[in-house]
Order: sequence, then structure tokens, then C-alpha cells
Amino acid sequence: MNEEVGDFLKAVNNLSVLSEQATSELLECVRTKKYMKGDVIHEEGKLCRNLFFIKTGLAKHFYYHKGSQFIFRFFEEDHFFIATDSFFKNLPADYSTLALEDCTINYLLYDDFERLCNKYHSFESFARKFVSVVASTAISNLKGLLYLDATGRYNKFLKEYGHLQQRISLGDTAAFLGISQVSLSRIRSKK
Amino acid sequence: MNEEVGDFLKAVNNLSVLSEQATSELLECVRTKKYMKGDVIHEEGKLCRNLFFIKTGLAKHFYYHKGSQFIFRFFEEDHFFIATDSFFKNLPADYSTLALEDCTINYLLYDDFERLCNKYHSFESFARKFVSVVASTAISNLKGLLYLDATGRYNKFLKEYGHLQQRISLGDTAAFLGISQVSLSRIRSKK
DNA sequence: GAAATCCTTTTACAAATGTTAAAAAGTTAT
DNA sequence: ATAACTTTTTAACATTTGTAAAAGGATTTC
Repeated sequence: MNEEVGDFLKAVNNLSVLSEQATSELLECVRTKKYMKGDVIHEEGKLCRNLFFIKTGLAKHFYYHKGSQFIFRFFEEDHFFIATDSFFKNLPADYSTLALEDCTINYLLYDDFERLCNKYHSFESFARKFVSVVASTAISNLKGLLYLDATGRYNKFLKEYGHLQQRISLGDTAAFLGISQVSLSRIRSKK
Repeated sequence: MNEEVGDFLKAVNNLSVLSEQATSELLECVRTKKYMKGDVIHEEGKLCRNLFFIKTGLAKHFYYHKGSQFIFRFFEEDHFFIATDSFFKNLPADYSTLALEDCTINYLLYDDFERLCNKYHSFESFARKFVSVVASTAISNLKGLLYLDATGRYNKFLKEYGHLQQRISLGDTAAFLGISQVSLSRIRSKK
């Protein structure tokens, strides 16, 4: 097996065990690309229907609103991600994804994804479970933003992303929490 | 066909056209229940793995935190909903759903749902697409909470749920926006 | 139709967060 | 080691939002 896509396949099988046929057809489709720290992996406003998998590195989903940057998700190694609106609705992406560290990324073109979904029940099942994780995470974050104040959100961040704290800057953390950098600095200093 | 589940079936086929076999097996499983205004449809802390469909009426997802109620979704007629954490992860629900008006609800037990998923590719495909909608909606709301202030969120609410405005109280609207009732009243009066 | 109840608005004050600017600390490149 | 640059902290002030209490409207119940 192509060494570069082993982790990808493992992550897929972790959600739904693929049939042999599905596995070999999937392996033929998966591509690999490397990004340098600071590179844009996909861009707001453009269509991007790939299913991405971070083999190594760290990335963020972000977008700009009135000149400020907002982040709503970090992705570390061994995680899938997509440009949600593009992927689900075939619309221009409403956010960009940027490599916060050098990244090695596996990806699957949408046409291949859709074909595998239609052809192999086991792959469609993976797709459903992957999307479930996307929904669960978004809802959890949504709840956090609804009922927690800035301090509460920071604590939630530490609990869920604590292991990434050293790899994420204060500015990016603040943009993720939806508060100003200054406010986050104040919160930190009170501890 | 059982008249009570026609809309349910139509909504399913709208996402993925079911095979004949899948359709007839689905129809055997769908149940119907009526709720009065104020009734709890499923409760925080309890397992609830049903897939619900509102045939008529209006409902809200809500939960309490430190004595205050927070709402993160309204559901009107012709919409599916689930207790996300229960449905996806087999955990106790982390929110309740309550009928804001008298409701007629169709629902599918999880075991039937899962069996239909495994047995019929066309139903698994429906499941994937349904979950995609859940994810898309959650992410859209998440973005709104991240970058909009109270006024901006209210405007977004009017745009997306404007047609429901007369059916939703100010208190529930405020709980949905994550702001106090007083603050919402202030915003309204400025218009 | 009066009383009771619920929902919305208003007021006054307190607390949290934002904005701007500047200083301090930390990093990187030469 | 120094300079240039980036990130984080601190300070001062403005604005937004929250809280609590009271008043005003609307609706329901008897």
C-alpha cells in the first residue's frame, strides 16, 4: 500500500469498515500534497469540494468579517476536514483553510467521493458517520458560544484543545473564542 | 398509503429517492404522535435516538445553564430533528425539545433507522444528506454567534426565521440569540 | 368585567468586553 | 549581538450587555 495514505485509510475504517473493493478503489483516488506554514489550502469564495485529511501538521478554518479574522475550527493531524458549504451544497466556500504549520495532506476529489458513496454502501456509511462528527462538533461549539462568557469559553477551549495550546497563538485563540486579543490576555492574567 | 406519514416520506425522497423496498419497509416503521403546546418531546439527560419529523406545529431545542434557558434551534412543520448527542453518540441528550404549539410528529425508532441504513443504500444516502443539513445549519449559526453582536444576530434571525417571528415569543427569541430579554427589547425599540 | 397571569418595555446601575495606543517581551534574521 | 519584527501585556476610556425592579399591555380565567 502507498505509505502516504495509510493513516487516511485507517481513519476511514475507524468510522466504517470498507469492503475490499471499496478500499482498493479508494486507494487509487487518494492524492497527497504538502503545504508550507502559512499556505492557503482552500480559499473563501472559491468552490472546493475535496475531502481533506491532515496526515501531519495543524490548520485553521477562518474568514474575515469587517476586517477582523474569525476562526471556528482547528484541525490537527489525523483529522478530516472540508469546506462545508462547498462540499454539502456546491456553493463557493464561506471560509478559508490555512496551514498553521507545515502540513502533509491527503485529499479526495469530490467526484471520486460521490462515486464511491454511490457505488459502495460501506463508503456511504463512512460518509454519514464523518458528517455526523462534523455536526456534533459544530453543535458543541455552538452551545459553548451561546451560554458561556469569554472566560467560560477559554476554559472550554483549554479542556478540548489544551493539547494544542502551545501550537496556537493567542491571536488565533482569541479569534476562535470570538473575543478580542486584549480580552483574552486579561483572562489569562487573572489565572 | 397511511395518510399520516405522506409528508415524512416526501421529505425523505426530497433528499434521496428511496428504492421501492426501502419505501415500503420505512412506511411500516414510521409512527405518529400528537403533542400539546408545552409538552416535552424528549428530555435532556435521557437517551432518545428517534428521528423526528414535524408534520404540523413548532418546536424548540433548549437546555438550562445556571438557571437560564438557552435555545439553539427552532423547528417548524416539514422539518426533521434529532437529539444530536443521543442520536450520533448514544449518549444522554444534552438538550430537550419542547412543543411551542400543538404538534403532530412522525418518528422513527433508532433501531429501525439503523437497520434501514444498513439494509438500503438509498436510505443510508438519505441519512448522510440529512446529517449534512444538520451540520450546515449548525455551522451557519456558529458563524453568526462568532462574529455578530446582538443587533447583528437579531437581523440574521429576522432574515432566516422572519416568517416565524409572530409564532416565537420575545423571551424565546432572546434565548436563541444568547442575549437577555431586556437587551433584545432595547434592540427592537431602536428600529 | 375584574382579577390574575403572562409577556414586553423601561429605568438605573453594575459588570464585561471592545478599542486604541503604547510598552514589554519574545523571535528571527543578519 | 543588534536590529527588525512579531506577539503579548498593560492602561485608559468608551460601549455594549447584563441584572433587578417596576410599570405597562395583553391575554386568560373565573
